[in-house]
Amino acid sequence: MATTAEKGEQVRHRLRRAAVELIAERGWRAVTTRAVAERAGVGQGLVHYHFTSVEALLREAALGLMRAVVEQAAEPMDRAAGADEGMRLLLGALDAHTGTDPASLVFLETYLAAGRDAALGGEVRGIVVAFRERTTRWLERCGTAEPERTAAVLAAAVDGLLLHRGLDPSLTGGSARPVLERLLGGRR
Amino acid sequence: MATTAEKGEQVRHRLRRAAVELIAERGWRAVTTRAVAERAGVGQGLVHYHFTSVEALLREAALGLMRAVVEQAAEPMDRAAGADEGMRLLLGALDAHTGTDPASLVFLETYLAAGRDAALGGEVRGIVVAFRERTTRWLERCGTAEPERTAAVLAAAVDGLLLHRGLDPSLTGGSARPVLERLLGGRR
DNA sequence: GTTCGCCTTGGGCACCCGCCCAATAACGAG
DNA sequence: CTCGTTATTGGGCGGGTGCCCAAGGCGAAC
Repeated sequence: MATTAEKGEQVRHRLRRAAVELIAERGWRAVTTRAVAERAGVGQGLVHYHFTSVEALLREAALGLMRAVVEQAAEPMDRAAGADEGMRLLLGALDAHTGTDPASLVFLETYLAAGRDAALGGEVRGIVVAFRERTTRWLERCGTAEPERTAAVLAAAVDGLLLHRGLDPSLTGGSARPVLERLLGGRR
Repeated sequence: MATTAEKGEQVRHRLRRAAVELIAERGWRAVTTRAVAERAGVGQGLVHYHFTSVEALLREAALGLMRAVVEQAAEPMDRAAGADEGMRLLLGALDAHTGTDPASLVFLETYLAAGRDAALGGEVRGIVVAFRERTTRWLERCGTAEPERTAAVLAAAVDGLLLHRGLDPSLTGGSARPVLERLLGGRR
């Protein structure tokens, strides 16, 4: 059996996971303490015992997921040998998300929530900037012209594809690949 | 003085405008009848007299704004002589929005709300598809390779730039132009 | 076994929600 | 003018909200 401390962390983990699911299903502002608690299988009062507020739980859950997803997408890119392999890895990571799965929707919901909360905005901006800088270094290794601007447009295009894919599932990263590869075509 | 019918339409217009502002400020799910009514300068009960529900008001307000903004962006593009002029017009339309203005935020909020409401989703998809088809025809006139896929990526990139620009205002359409132009580089 | 401290529960409080509705005001038709 | 229609108001109802808190459970230390 797990110790008391382990059980506490396990409950926090289940609350974060329930929060992520509900952000995706109902939208950031429609997540309630009772719904999170019920989905996590705990009493409603536990939410405010483990987290200072619902907003704090949402922040922690969303940012944790975003950092994990970005790391999963960027880590292989860091090791990419060339432009082709990097693009293949990036689009593979994109196709791991359908635009309607919890991870995609939490990303988009959190972007918008960041505009209404300065503290959250700072955290989200940090995640996006860090991803853009990793992409920039990859593009520099590839010899792409204007690597910073290219990375910014590429990152925005990936999120935009996710956004549009939620409406039209036929728009996959794979089908977008021949077009996106043109973005890297410019050499210095 | 305006006639009765004109005053009624004027009130509906003010309610739609107030709804748009509040969607941008607070998010789709956090718009309340009382807040909309107060901002429009009318009693709270009028909202349910002129609209069947709050959700119906939000739908009508958001879709009306989206159709107007898309038309404003796409109409000059239809008359564009070549690739350069079309791209200039498209990015000019993009730079008319900062990513934090009501129009930008209503677009993004409505994309996400569309995923939670099938009827709204159909309307939004129609708007996006129509814009993509107009872009496709422009790209065909330019002789761009794979015009459909290019239009889909371009439309997604524009919305993605809007999304990222809300976090980082330095990311303008103007600065993205030299990169985005590469998307059109492929000829058949 | 006893005690202590963290975990957990569910009810309660004050507040806000969408929507309804009776009362009233404003206005156009005759 | 009168009258009927339309527009408008604000209070009320049932319900849901975040957060608090008194009460108890329960494992660990001794």
